[in-house]
Amino acid sequence: MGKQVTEMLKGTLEGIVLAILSGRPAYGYEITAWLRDQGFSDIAEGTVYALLVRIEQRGLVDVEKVPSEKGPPRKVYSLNAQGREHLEEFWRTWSFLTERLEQLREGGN
Amino acid sequence: MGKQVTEMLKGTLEGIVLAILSGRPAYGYEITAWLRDQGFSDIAEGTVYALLVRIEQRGLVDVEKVPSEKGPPRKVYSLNAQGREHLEEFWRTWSFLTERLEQLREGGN
DNA sequence: TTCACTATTCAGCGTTACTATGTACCAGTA
DNA sequence: TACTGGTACATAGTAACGCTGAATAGTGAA
Repeated sequence: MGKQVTEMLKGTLEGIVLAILSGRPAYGYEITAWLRDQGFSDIAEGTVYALLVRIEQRGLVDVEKVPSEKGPPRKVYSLNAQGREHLEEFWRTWSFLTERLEQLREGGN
Repeated sequence: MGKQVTEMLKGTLEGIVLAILSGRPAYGYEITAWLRDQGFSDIAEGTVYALLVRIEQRGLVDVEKVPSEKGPPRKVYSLNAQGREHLEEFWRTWSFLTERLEQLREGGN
């Protein structure tokens, strides 16, 4: 992936994952695959796992170990109340940014 | 400023500054003031100057020293051809991100 | 001469995503 | 049995970027 995307993902990827989890519980491998499907072609697995550990430590998600038919047990994450709050805060910040940038884009050309 | 914004600005702030410079040449102090006006309330001065040094070293801007009436000489930056290219690339990346997030936002609730 | 505003610079830090690698579990197959 | 490939998670080390905090320097007004 371009370096540009990499930098832009900082702070955003967390919101993306929280948004995914707000729809349904999911586990790391699944999330990674989904992101790649969506065009985040070279998202590193390690990145997602590290992020999940982070948001778990911050208490934004609940975790449940679920046995898998095809490999080691899955760690299924689901958004809890605190996570939902954090997600809303993320959307507010995101909106602020997009508004500023939209203005710039229009005015700038 | 919230930590969330701080992280989200990574990669984005550069695009913002390039977009500003695409409209008109500007110098660091001016850019910082403008950003604060636009709601990036706690943008650190050091941040903008460091960014300007970076994009100058990458050859995205041309620099001219202009004497100021009210202080030390200003370093006025203007976007060159390479910078314009980079800015377009930034908009493409930004569009990609916003599209993904817009989808998530709609589907997620 | 002191203060406030303008203007730039830099060292050190924390956070985040990437790279690279390792572990482990299971199914199919030769 | 041994090998391969897909599933699933974990982590140490690195680079990039924005922030903190402070220093430096020029100008004009109190």
